[in-house]
Amino acid sequence: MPTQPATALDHTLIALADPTRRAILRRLAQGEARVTELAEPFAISLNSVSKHIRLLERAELVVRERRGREHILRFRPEPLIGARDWIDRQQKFWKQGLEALDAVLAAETDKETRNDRQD
Amino acid sequence: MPTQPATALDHTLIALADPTRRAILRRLAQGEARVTELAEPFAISLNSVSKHIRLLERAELVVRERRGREHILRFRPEPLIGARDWIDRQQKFWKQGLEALDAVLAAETDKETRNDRQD
DNA sequence: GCTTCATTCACCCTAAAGGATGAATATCAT
DNA sequence: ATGATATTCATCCTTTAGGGTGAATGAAGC
Repeated sequence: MPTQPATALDHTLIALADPTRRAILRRLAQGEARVTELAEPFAISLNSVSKHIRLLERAELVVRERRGREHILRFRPEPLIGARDWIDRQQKFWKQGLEALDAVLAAETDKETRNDRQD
Repeated sequence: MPTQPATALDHTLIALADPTRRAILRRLAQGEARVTELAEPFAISLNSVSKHIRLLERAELVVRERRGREHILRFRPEPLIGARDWIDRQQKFWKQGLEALDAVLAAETDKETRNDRQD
């Protein structure tokens, strides 16, 4: 049992956390492709690629259009925004944390300075 | 057997792909903390948190300093840069792909236009 | 010394990822 | 109708993630 249900951000980051899937996305960023075309560069089975695509679909990084017997995959960039935003916020929080720490250290120094004056 | 050995980027994205670990990082962005402090907000066992921290260390998103019997964890933002860069590059590639597609469509339209003129 | 506290180690369990293969399905071509 | 092509479905296997518990380690405190 998962403690919390998986969110869209979870699905996005899970999807990005595999090199095969990232390679598939890079390929799709340059234009739509069929499953077989996507599988071609990899040493793994077509079936494994099919599963990778399913995870990319779950993350909505890829959409599928059935055109007769072939499935056309297209890249969708939207989920990347959420991932990028999380990273940016994290970095921002960290810088704020540093500033807060600096403020504390400055206050300490100031107090010491004042103490020095009182001595 | 993994087809390819895991890279730093793999480790980073794997580490980010869990909500508990992201919460730990958010906490650490505001300042260092001990394992027990990090575990406190979560309903899971101290042991599970300890394992999450190990994955964060593997990704070098966190460093540990043993201070007597307690372990002080600190956030390290560097690996986030690699993750952000991947996302940015992906988005850039996609926009370039769109421009290339536009160019093709423009050429098509141009050809049709010229054909129209010839008609 | 002994006890308490902080953390990990050694297991165990379950679910999911990542891979494989072989059969099924659906479409296209003849 | 037959055969080839594109893709998934149904299994199976192995590894890892994510959770748990209880024991072991190591440092503090008394």
